[in-house]
Amino acid sequence: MNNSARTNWRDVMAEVERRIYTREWQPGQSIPNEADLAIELGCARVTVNRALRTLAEIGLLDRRRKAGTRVALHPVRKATLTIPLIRSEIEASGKSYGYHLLSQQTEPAPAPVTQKFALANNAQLLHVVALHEADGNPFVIEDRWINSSIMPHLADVSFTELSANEWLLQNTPFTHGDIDFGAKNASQREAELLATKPDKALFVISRTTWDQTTAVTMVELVFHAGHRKHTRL
Amino acid sequence: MNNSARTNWRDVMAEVERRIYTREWQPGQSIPNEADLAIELGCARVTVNRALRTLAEIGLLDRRRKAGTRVALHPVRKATLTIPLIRSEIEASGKSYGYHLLSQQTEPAPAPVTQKFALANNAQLLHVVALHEADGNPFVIEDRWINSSIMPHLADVSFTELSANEWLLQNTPFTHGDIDFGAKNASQREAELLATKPDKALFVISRTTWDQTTAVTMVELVFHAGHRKHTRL
DNA sequence: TTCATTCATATGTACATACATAATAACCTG
DNA sequence: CAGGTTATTATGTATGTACATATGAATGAA
Repeated sequence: MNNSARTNWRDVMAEVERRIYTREWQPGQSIPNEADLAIELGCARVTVNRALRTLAEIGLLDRRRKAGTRVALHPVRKATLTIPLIRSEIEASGKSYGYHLLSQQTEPAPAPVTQKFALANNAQLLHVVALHEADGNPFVIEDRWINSSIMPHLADVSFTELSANEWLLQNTPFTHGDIDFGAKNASQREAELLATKPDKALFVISRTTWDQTTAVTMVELVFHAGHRKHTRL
Repeated sequence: MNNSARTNWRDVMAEVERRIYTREWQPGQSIPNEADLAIELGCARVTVNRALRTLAEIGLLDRRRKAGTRVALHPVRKATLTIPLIRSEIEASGKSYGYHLLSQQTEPAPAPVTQKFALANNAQLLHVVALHEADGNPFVIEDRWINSSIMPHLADVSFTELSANEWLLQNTPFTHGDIDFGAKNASQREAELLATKPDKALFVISRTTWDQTTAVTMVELVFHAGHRKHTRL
């Protein structure tokens, strides 16, 4: 059993992190090239490459061909937010999940929506509003517009049991998405639904999902008062 | 010139994405193993490995040894937020950067702060409050507590010209951090500083930075009304 | 049947090698 | 000396091979 006697890429990564961390290699300073590091640390260049590449992805190193590798001047660390299903998010926290459809109808969409969908100003779109609950308490309002024109069998679907959140994930492919994080004052209706007072500051996530160049769906998630999205970096 | 005639790992990644996207491979379904895919796509297994590993990192695939690779049931896509210097963020948007120190003093920290720092309840900590401006308009309030006990030469530093945001980045190594995104109603003072009305919903980022097991600094960034943090996925 | 052990297998990683690519540095040429 | 060309160099990636490791499946013992 070769109990990781060899220096693997994680060892290399840890060693480089240590040198940055102890200021042996200072911000902005360029570090030895892969070949030299490989010799010093006793491993193949590819192994060093894997380690340095990973550190560059994290944002701790800047790398450029020919110019070499240097410690990032401004360690623009990257926070990775996972955007799970709302149900998964609630269940992962050990709470029971509840779902209530508030409305589902095809109606003329407001200008900001039709604009993103690149449709005529008076276009009719499917509008679904629902409330997700955690342990019986309001968790988030899902206010969604769906580009029904590109989804033929959508009219038949009822979101009374299954949330649009899940149905879309299962049934519509998407290539990429935009996400915005922000804040808004609770409207009268939002305050009622989320059991708080009007004007209360609420955390909001807005997401638009694209299939190539056409927008598939836009959703605004308005979370209950005090909700925070947490991550590490 | 070998104009990428060979199938490289990005090609493989694109092809796999396409198959998932066209539902040729459906969510939950397991896909061919690396060796078979390599033969089919005409490249080495390691190349397929690189592609599938990357897709798994993104969250599009689930991989387990022996069990094989399958399309993620709930494509928990990961949004990567970059957390740059405030100055960089403003300058990147083409606006001029302005900075005003509002206060800098050592004072007893409130309980939530001393708790995170694992210090006595009446501990004296350095408290820095500053306003960052974009094109002369208030952009964000930086309200920061610094664990002066682990930073000896800190007392000499004045943050009138250089923000604590930048000084710390340049001078204190850190191993990891916690980030929270949330919302709060503007206090009287925050409203004045950010040129808005009290109770206005503001987007807030709270960050705690750690050096191994000791907290180095805690900062609350309260952004101007309407500010949103954007990313793609 | 139930639990532990062994076996088989797909992914994970290390390495030597070769070539690709980007970008700087050195060198021309007018 | 300006402007363009070539050489050099560090990173980026593809490949064949070898072995490590996790784990589901098969097997055997209690």
